[in-house]
Amino acid sequence: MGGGFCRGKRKANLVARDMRNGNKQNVPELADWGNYMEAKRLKLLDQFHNSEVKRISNIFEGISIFVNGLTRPPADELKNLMAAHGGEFHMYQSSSTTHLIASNLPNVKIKNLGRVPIVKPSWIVDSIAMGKLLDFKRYLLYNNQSRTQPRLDFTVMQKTTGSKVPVQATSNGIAIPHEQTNMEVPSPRNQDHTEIENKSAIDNKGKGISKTAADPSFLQEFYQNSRLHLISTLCAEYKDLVNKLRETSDGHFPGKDKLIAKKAEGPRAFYPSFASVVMHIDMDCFFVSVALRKRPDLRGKPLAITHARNGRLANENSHRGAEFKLWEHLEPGEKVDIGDRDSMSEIASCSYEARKSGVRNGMFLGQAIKLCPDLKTQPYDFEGYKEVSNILYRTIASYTLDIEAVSCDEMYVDVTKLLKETGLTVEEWATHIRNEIMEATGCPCSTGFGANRLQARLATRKAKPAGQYYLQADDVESYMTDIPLSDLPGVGRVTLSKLSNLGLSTCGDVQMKSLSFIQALLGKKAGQTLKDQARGVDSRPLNFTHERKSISADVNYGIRFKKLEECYTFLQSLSDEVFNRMSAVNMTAKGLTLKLLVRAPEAPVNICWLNMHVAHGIYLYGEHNAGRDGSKV
DNA sequence: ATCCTCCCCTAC
DNA sequence: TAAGGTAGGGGAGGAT
Ligand SMILES: Nc1ccn([C@H]2C[C@H](O)[C@@H](COP(=O)(O)OP(=O)(O)OP(=O)(O)O)O2)c(=O)n1
Ligand SMILES: [Mg+2]
Ligand SMILES: [Mg+2]
Repeated sequence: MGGGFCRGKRKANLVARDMRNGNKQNVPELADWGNYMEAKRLKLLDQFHNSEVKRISNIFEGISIFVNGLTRPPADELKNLMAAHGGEFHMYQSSSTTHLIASNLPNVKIKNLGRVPIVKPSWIVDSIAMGKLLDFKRYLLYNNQSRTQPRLDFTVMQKTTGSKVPVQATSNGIAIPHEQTNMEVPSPRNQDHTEIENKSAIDNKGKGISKTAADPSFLQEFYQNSRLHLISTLCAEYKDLVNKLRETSDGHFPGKDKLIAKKAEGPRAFYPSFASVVMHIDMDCFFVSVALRKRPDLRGKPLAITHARNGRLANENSHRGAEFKLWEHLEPGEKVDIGDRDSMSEIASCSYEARKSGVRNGMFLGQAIKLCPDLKTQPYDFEGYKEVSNILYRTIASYTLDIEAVSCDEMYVDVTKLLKETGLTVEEWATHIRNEIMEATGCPCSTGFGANRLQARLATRKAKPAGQYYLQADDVESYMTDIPLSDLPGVGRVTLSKLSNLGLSTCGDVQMKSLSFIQALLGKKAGQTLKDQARGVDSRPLNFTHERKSISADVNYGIRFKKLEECYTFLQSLSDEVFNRMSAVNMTAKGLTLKLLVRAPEAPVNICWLNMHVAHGIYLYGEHNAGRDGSKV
């Protein structure tokens, strides 16, 4: 990485990775990222850069600063300045801290800070310039009420020489506060395609070539077809919806009120005051169920939702098909295993009939058809998913807002109060709500109940499809022993293989092992969690409100740059995208990471991967696991 | 002791 | 025609 200002700092990264061995290497053409920022350094500071610190004065005697996050000048420089002028410097808060130095602090953090004054870094610089300690009160970052939260400023640069990355992230709101910045307002997300874009789409179609990321409309088109993008987006939306409904609630729940009225006479269930009941609710094979509303003739058949039409072979116009075709032309010695020419179209959701043959969500179509030759497919219906999700959430919200949104087809609900107030038994409530959702959406769902979220979730698994189950406290112990470890949330492919290598396959097996044994295998936290889970214990509360910590955009599909210019064009769209999402939720940020993966030398097609990630708060890193689990990157 | 960076892993 | 996104928990190992 070039550029001193970025160096070693949490600022911006551009990394290329050899996918085969995981080595990191710099990308020379792109490493000039930091030069722009470097040019902005104060001349005053240059003398300390890369040199031994000499004591110049004692004006900061007794002052101990804690630098939080990104500052201008950066922490490096402040450290040198403090040392040169008799002060103490820390990168984190300690008991000796007298001043907190920050250019930009997220609200979350401010709340957590004690009485230490938050001071702009210019206090240090100006004091040195004046040769005496100035009154820090004139440099407070926030003057009590009016906080002007500085922003990460995405300034879109003109593409000129091609020697600069066309996007900068700067955090410069303090020295020159700018409520209204000169940020370019990006065009709306669903804008009409321009003539040029349309033309290029037609050209691509005409040539039978799939669009690549070099195409300016690639990103929007990709998003319109990516089900993973859709469910990620919806997930964030529903978490937000719950937040908003809770904020604006008048405490009035029509669904609940109707239930109370209906139950006015008749026996009421008794609930001990201490017992809380958690409900987990999840749509059955969600995408499939939405499709079946319009295709009742396919009910009862093995069915999968996927982009590909029926067929085992990857279409040669698809990326996978093209990859295979290219591979065929290699010399025998050059060939690496890229698998059969099966369709690598992913199955988003499959019916329970298909599951009987071993088909699973997330499986490639080619593999699934081998397991289940009768498998039918149906296309996606993004609007349908939104409609059903919306009804699901609105329906539950008419009973209670003690909801933790998990995804577009799933949530946890604390129904303790609801059951008490309505006098319904768990069974009565479950039947009622499942019927209501079925009637309103035409789609079946299942519900599970327990004393905590884990128990509720395991109960849903048992209930599926189209069922309900209450895992009662007395039954938990015996219920858990036979539960496969793979059923536990948080136990995925890697964890499962670690466990099964040691002959552990059920919760009962884990119960017999010591805590330290499991922790040595999985790590401290994961080990403790698993030991608890194996007994049905889960102390994590439901989180009804949610604060997003980061925003990121990744594309790991169809990236085949031939020229650096194409890479810049795509970076431009990615940064526009991240910026749009940030402005949409009015989020400010402290930093930015940018990542690039390049193809493994032996990979048959030049595909690379890009990620852009912006975080609000402390952590900011984008990550992807491409290149492992057999994918060809 | 606590934080940071760079990951790995998981869920939907 | 395919569309391998996204957010968060957490660990290893180094810095402070
Ligand atoms: N690898 C995956 C997993 C899920 N989904 C989408 C399609 C699913 O229909 C939806 C909900 O995921 P679930 O895990 O709830 O799975 P289903 O609803 O399909 O089935 P189940 O009845 O097991 O809940 O998310 C996906 O696109 N890709
Ligand atoms: Mg589901
Ligand atoms: Mg689900």
